[in-house]
Amino acid sequence: MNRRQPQIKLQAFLANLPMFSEMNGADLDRIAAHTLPHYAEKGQSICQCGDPCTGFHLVVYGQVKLGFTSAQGIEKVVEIVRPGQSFGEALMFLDAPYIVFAQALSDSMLLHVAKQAVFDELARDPGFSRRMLSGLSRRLHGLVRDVEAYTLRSSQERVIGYLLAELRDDADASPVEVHLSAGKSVIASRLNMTPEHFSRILHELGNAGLIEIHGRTVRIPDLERLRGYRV
Amino acid sequence: MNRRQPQIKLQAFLANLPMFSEMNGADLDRIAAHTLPHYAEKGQSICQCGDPCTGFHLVVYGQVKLGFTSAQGIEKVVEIVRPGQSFGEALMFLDAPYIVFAQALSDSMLLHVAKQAVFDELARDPGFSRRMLSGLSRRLHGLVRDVEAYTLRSSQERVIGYLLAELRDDADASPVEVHLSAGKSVIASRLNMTPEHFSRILHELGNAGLIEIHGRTVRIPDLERLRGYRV
DNA sequence: GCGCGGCTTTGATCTAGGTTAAATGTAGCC
DNA sequence: GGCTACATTTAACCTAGATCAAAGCCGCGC
Repeated sequence: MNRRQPQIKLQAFLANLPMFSEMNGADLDRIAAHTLPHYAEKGQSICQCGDPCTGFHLVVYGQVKLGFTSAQGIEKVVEIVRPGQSFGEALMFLDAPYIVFAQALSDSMLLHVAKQAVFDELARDPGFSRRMLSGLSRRLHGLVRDVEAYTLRSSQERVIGYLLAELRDDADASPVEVHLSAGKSVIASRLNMTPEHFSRILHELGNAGLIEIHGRTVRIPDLERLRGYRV
Repeated sequence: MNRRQPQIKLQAFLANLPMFSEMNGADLDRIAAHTLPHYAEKGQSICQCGDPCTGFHLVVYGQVKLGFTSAQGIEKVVEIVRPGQSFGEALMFLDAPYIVFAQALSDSMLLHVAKQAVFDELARDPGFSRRMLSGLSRRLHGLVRDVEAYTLRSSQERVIGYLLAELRDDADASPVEVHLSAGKSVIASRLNMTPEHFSRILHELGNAGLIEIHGRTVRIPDLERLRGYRV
């Protein structure tokens, strides 16, 4: 109805992201002018390995998985991207094509922010550069943690780590429930194991009384006990 | 003898790095004023996991390994840093302590550039921000490639990949020699396998006629054949 | 309610790569 | 040269986790 409505919402959404926080109206207008919404249905591909990079992507709602496909067609999920998170920034600065694919895990809305808008803003606003550097650093840090987990931790430790990380801001009063936000096969791949093995580990932890599994909901009766569990 | 000599050399060294290229004399002076040389003998620790980050490190000569240590004391090398390369930038932007340790693999000289000098320069020079973003992006990209290798490639493929990557700018005229720049155990750890397994793979490749091993020198008679080798 | 197609679980079996241990090099260093 | 200390190799054996195959389960459309 009102043509300006989407435009206004767009800027309000951007303003709430760490990357664009502290920007004034004019700055946001410039970014918004180079931003395009993109709706993807569950299962739909957002970008493919090899595609050129023309900007970066923000998830507004829904869920997106990033991953690679091996020569034999095996798929490995590197990251599950949630609302408010973004991907593809690094590629903008490298002029390199995507090395991962992105696919919607559920019906999702994304925003595509054109490279040029970002570059212009970087040249104009040192604060924006700093936030961009922070964002990339956080990503890098997370990836190093992932490498540590893949190379130095057992599957069981990775599963426990995942469950504990999913709590985030939730209460730490001990009887907690974690809701698995994606299918178990996707989570298994993200943790670098087969769905079968993931299932077995979940049940082992269940038998040990550390968790209770009800479909996609995992109840943790005693957080500290799960934190300290070995073998 | 001449007190100014080291200062001048310092700026000349910095000016040759991608990160500081295109900087004018005054800019370089400001950076150099907050840069301290650091000499580390082979085996000496440069920083430990948990240390606070006060700036980033540049390798002038020598070689530095970055890695983590598991709770059981097992060590995993994440990266081997060579002259002209740097590490620890991301941590500056996160105000987080080191999650890896750094140790000299051979007698090395490093430079420590203080956080403040970087931050001042970022606020002053958008070009520097861009180069910093490129640098971090490159690092991120490399890590994603590593994750792909760790999760989707066999040990043998990782070894072949490593040998081919070590060629870099070297001639691609087919009889090539690669010199392993670090001990085999360090390289094995970098490739996420045991020294024993690394040794076995090298000999398998040798038996298949793909490489010839002479101590730390590996001769590759036919590059294309090594590139295309499977199982 | 019924049946179809995709997830998830379970069990049996297999294997890449790790572990252990001992032999063999090799590099400094007196 | 000969010694010591460490790096590398070799061989035998073992295990975490993958693969394969067959049920269950569960949500969804009709």
